Amino acid sequence: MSRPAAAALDSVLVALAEPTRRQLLDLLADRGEASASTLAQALPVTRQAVVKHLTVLDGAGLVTGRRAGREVLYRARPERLTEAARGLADLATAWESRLAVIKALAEAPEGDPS
Amino acid sequence: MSRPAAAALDSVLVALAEPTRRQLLDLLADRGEASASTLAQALPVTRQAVVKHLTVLDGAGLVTGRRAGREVLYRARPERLTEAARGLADLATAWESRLAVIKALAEAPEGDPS
DNA sequence: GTCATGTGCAACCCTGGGGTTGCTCTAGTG
DNA sequence: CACTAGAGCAACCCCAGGGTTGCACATGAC
Repeated sequence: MSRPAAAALDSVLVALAEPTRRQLLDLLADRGEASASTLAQALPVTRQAVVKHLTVLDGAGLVTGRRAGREVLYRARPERLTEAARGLADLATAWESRLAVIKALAEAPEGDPS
Repeated sequence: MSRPAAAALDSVLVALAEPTRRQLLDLLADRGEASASTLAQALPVTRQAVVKHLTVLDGAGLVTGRRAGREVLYRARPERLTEAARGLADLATAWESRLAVIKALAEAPEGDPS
C-alpha cells in the first residue's frame, strides 16, 4: 500500500529540502492566504522566484492556489505534511523491523537448519 | 525545544531528498551493515559517489560508520528517521493551529474592538 | 616481503534548478 | 476611456552538488 505513496513522499521531501520553500510555507501558515507578490515582499527574492517555488510546492500538494480577481491566493495544506510525516514514520518502522531480523539472525545459534 | 531541532530536520530532509541516498538507506536497512565498496556494486554509481552520499547521510545522523579492519561498515539509524517524522508531524500541527486561529478570526463578528 | 583489496583525497566535469530580467497580457480603478 | 497592479511566460545567468577519474595510503592475505 505504500508503493504509490513513495513518489508522493519523494516530491514532498524534495519540496521541503529547500529553505526558501520552508519559509514560504511558514509565511502561508502565518497569513492563511497570500499572493506570490505579497510573499515576495517578505523574502529576499523576486516574485518570479516565489512563483517557481509555489509551483513546486503545489506539485507536492503542500499548497493550493485559488484565483481571486486579478490575483492568485495560495494557502498551505497541513494534511499533506501530516501524510509525509506518517510516511517517514512508516519507513522508520520498516527499517527497524528489517534490522531487527538481521540482528536476530546474527545472534541465532550457529547450527542453522537450512 | 523544537528550535535547535530545526537545523537537524533540515539536514535530514536534504539528505532524504536524494533518490540515490534513499536507495542507500534501503540497502543498509536490508543488509544491516555494508561497506561503501559493497554498496556501490549494487548501484549504478562509483564507490566515490557512494562515499559522498554516506558522508551526507552521516552528517544528517541517518547512518553511522565503524571501522572494521581495512573496511568501514555503515549501518542505518532508524531513530533519526523517527525523530524527523515527529518533527514533520509537529510542524504540521503547528500550521494547523495557526491556520485555525486565522480562520476563527475571519469568521469572528465584524465589530472588532480595536 | 609481495600482492590484492579497500579506503581517502583531490581535481575535474556537467547538469539541475534557484534566481534574475524583460516583456506581454489581464483585470480591476479612476 | 486611460492607467495601474498583478499574473504569466521565456530566455538567460550562475553555482551547488552529484558524478567521475586518478592516484596515494593502509591493512589484511599469500
